Amino acid sequence: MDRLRRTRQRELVLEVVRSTMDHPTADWVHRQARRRLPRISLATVYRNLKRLAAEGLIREMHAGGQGTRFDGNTGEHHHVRCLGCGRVNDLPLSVDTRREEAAARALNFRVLGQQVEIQGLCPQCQDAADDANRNNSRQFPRPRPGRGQAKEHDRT
Amino acid sequence: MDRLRRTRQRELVLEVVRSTMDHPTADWVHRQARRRLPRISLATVYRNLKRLAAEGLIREMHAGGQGTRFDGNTGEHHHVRCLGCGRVNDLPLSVDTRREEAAARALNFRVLGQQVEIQGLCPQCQDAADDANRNNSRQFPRPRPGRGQAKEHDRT
DNA sequence: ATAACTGCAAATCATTTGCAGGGGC
DNA sequence: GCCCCTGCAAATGATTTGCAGTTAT
Repeated sequence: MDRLRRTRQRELVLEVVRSTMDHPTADWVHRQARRRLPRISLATVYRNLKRLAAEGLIREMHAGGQGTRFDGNTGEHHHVRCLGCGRVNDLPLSVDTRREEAAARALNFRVLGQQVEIQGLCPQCQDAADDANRNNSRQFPRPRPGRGQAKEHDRT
Repeated sequence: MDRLRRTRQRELVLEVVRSTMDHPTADWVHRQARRRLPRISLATVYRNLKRLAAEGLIREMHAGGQGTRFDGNTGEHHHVRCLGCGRVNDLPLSVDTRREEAAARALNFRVLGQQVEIQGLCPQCQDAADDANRNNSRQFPRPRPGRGQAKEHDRT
């Protein structure tokens, strides 16, 4: 692997990802980074996010929808995701997955990690869903992971 | 929601997804479907996969890489994913996530579901990784979820 | 009859890449 | 000075959509 160089943009990207408990998308990181370095390009943000993840300084997360998200917390932990707006929060508890790992070994897998995600509706999306169901008949029926998420609430 | 109509292509898509324990991508479903209905379009496959998922007849899965995958098994169960080739297998065991769900409720989330995925290397990818590390120095270092998965082994 | 559904091609959207110049070390 | 890194624009690849012609009910 090439030697990692400390550039203004790389340090900024890392700082932005680490600055929040949310799990930002590349686009969000780009918007934040721009406030301090207006000429930073989205491509650079992507390249740095990928490189930082490869170096183990941040984590890439998939699941739940269209965009990849990044996590500044590299420790073992799990997540809650809002199926309404896509927001992801940390869950500090650990899960016992010994049985899963045993099963995986039975399939001859070499176990390297795990991922636990609880899915639901955040308070704001519960309100939206309830409102919709009250007025109309069913604006927010059986929400499920995947396509068609609403725009995420703004983060500070 | 519009009334669901039984068309040749919709029934075929459902049948293909249910025909395997693997967790196929839209593209794979399309290739299989074509063997019986050569003129079926990829767009139709996508529309049907989405609709079938909305109806709860199949499940959409994200996580671990670029493509969305679909699961004909709608029961509560978890997965093992090979980080080398991207293949996903079922894990029949259940996990106790009560503490996680409690934590989510403490954040005022309305809990709707969960997802547990064990990540590792399947037997074939272990061999590939070991070979690579034996010959060269490090073809398969710190495999991690995300980008750059190898092509999946062919399925029957 | 009529609303769903289909194939096809064009359109989107997130992410990646080629290239020429710039900047860490 | 060397090579990694950057911005920009064009390229990709997965998924979606507009449209006009079917087809299920």
